[in-house]
Amino acid sequence: MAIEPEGRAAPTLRDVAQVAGVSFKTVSNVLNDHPQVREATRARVLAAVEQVGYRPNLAARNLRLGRSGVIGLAVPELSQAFFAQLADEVIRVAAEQDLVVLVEQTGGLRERELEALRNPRLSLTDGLLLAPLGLTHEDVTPDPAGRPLVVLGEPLFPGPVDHVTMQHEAAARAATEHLLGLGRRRVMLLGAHAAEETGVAALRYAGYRAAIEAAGLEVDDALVVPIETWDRSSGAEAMARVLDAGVRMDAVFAMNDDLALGALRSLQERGVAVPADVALVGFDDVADGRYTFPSLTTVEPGRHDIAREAVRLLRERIDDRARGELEPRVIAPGFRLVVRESTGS
Amino acid sequence: MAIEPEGRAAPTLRDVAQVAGVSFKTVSNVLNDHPQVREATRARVLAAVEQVGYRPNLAARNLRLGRSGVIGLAVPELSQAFFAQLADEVIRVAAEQDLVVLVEQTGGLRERELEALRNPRLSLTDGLLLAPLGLTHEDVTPDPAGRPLVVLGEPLFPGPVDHVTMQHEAAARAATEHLLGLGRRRVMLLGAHAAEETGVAALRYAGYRAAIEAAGLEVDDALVVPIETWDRSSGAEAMARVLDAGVRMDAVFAMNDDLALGALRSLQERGVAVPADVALVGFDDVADGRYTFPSLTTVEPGRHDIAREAVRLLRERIDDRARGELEPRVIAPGFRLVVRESTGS
DNA sequence: GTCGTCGGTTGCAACGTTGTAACCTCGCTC
DNA sequence: GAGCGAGGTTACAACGTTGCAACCGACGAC
Repeated sequence: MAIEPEGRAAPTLRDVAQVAGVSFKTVSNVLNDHPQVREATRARVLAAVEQVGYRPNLAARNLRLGRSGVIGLAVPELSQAFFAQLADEVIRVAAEQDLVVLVEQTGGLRERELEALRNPRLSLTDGLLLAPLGLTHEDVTPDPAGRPLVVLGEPLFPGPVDHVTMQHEAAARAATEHLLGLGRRRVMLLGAHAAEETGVAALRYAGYRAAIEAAGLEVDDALVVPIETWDRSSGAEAMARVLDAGVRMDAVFAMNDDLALGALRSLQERGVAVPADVALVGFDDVADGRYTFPSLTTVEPGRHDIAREAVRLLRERIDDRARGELEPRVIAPGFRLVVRESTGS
Repeated sequence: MAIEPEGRAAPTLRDVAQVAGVSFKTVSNVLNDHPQVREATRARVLAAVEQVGYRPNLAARNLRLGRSGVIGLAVPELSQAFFAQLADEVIRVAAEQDLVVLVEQTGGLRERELEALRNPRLSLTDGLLLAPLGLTHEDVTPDPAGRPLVVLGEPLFPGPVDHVTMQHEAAARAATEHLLGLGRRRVMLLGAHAAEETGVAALRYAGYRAAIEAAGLEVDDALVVPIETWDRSSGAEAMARVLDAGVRMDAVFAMNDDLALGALRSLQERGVAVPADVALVGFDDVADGRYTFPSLTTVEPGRHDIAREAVRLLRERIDDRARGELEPRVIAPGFRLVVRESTGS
């Protein structure tokens, strides 16, 4: 391999052309696999490319083609396992299609999410995958620059925007039914959002309620525990509070795995046996739940399909760009209940 | 705000200029805060910018300036909590400096790590942060394109490459001494790499050994457990095997938190009390260890400083680019032993 | 033998931006 | 009142690439 001499400017098509004794356009033709190139020329050019260590200048190519092969991914933060695993999948799928991913963190803050939509720093991306937490229906502002956008989450935006979401209600119902199927009757719900009507928490609550009522029971409000942020400390703290207040339950459905794992800790800390005394189910199938003791029963929300579909939709929008003929689409991949030790077995 | 009419091409400097009634260069001058612009002109131009909804074309700017404001980050995979948290920090620090991060996954595979160094898809980045697992001293191939490179990990490359690493030996020694300080005498080491002489495993082993010997004890080879991949399943499996084989110990130092958490599960599964019977220490301070029960004592390797220093060094190399005057640097931020319940609080 | 065709190659223009240097128009100085 | 300098604006070139159209030579067809 050619070792680049220090401080020398990167070689361009012209440098290659000079070495190969052809015009720089011919070099371009070779590299772009144009059909009309003689085999001998092609070989000579490729040798020259090798010799001078040429690598195409992507900035120039982007400028010319109006495309960068880069997509943006804006998530709350990678230190939340769910989003880290999602980003992992997205990057993997994108790489298969020769796309590369620029990751931005919004902290789940409305302001930063709006900024991700507008941010000129991202304008070198061909499109954006946005996983919003803070945005609401009132923020009906798709990218003003008209950049292709796919939202990972509940339908928010009108206009030419796709959404890839989860079967929140059905999955929550399945999780709750699993607990009821074990004979549990006092199923606590961890992570409700009181004021919310259309968000993720509301949908999962609806699934929970549907399961309870289908079993001929009633929702006991004492068992519906509101928690604003779905992280471990909140889960642990809420569970501890509820236990110390003497609320009785024989099962817990946590709105996500972080809440569940936090709750698990507080249960164990107080000597409550899981699953014997209290069965526990989470949501997201985060890797951490697989090697706790007991391991965590949870909902696998179709993360791989979510990533795959999201990239596919975005790519279609990018390809369609100028024409703008695609209808907005909403996709909710299938989920799977993963039964582990925290619900017996 | 201006709403972009569908399908219209993005406005350029020329469009703004036409509206403002000046030359397009004057618009450029205004946007780049050139001193010589009359206040009235500036206002007129800014109004026009607003009116047509102009946003600079970064591809063109990059081509002109030879810089993109994008840095690459290549890690094994984001689904490993340590790298997710590292990426989180890197993106945060970079954002403060108006840099944006393109994340690539190598799977820890030598081949893919080499590819990350060469990959033309990354050539629109100004530089690369690489966290290699598979590369060895034999792969002494810094970026042939001469792109600035900072390695996150043990010094590997010669030439103009910086390294940001950890105080593996000192931290491992501190962790082991902490266990010895609790009166434990049979401290198991989980995760040794037998054949290795210069890697992370070897350095941590050296720290372990130093602590043991400084306490007047001898390293018992039966307590040094080799594990190739440092993940939870391997940790759980190895711990189970050792326990079932009847090896006795009163403490475990795991080479990283994943191993520790896997081991914790196997200990609990077999009714071994932690920390009463066996005290446990990990390495990395991954978030998952904070809400297990018992919570995990671990080494916080200075992750924030690692991210900050890495970005700083890379930025310096980028700024220095053409001149190439910077000596290679190696930085190992300070660590911190975080004592939690798994070593008795 | 001339023309048309096709394979192979080339030149030109353009993508949108910024740096350099030139330009013009003042107002000031002598 | 002519010359000069500074403030403000403009023209031009260049960054490295690709699409388009033109070009050139050779070969086959009539």
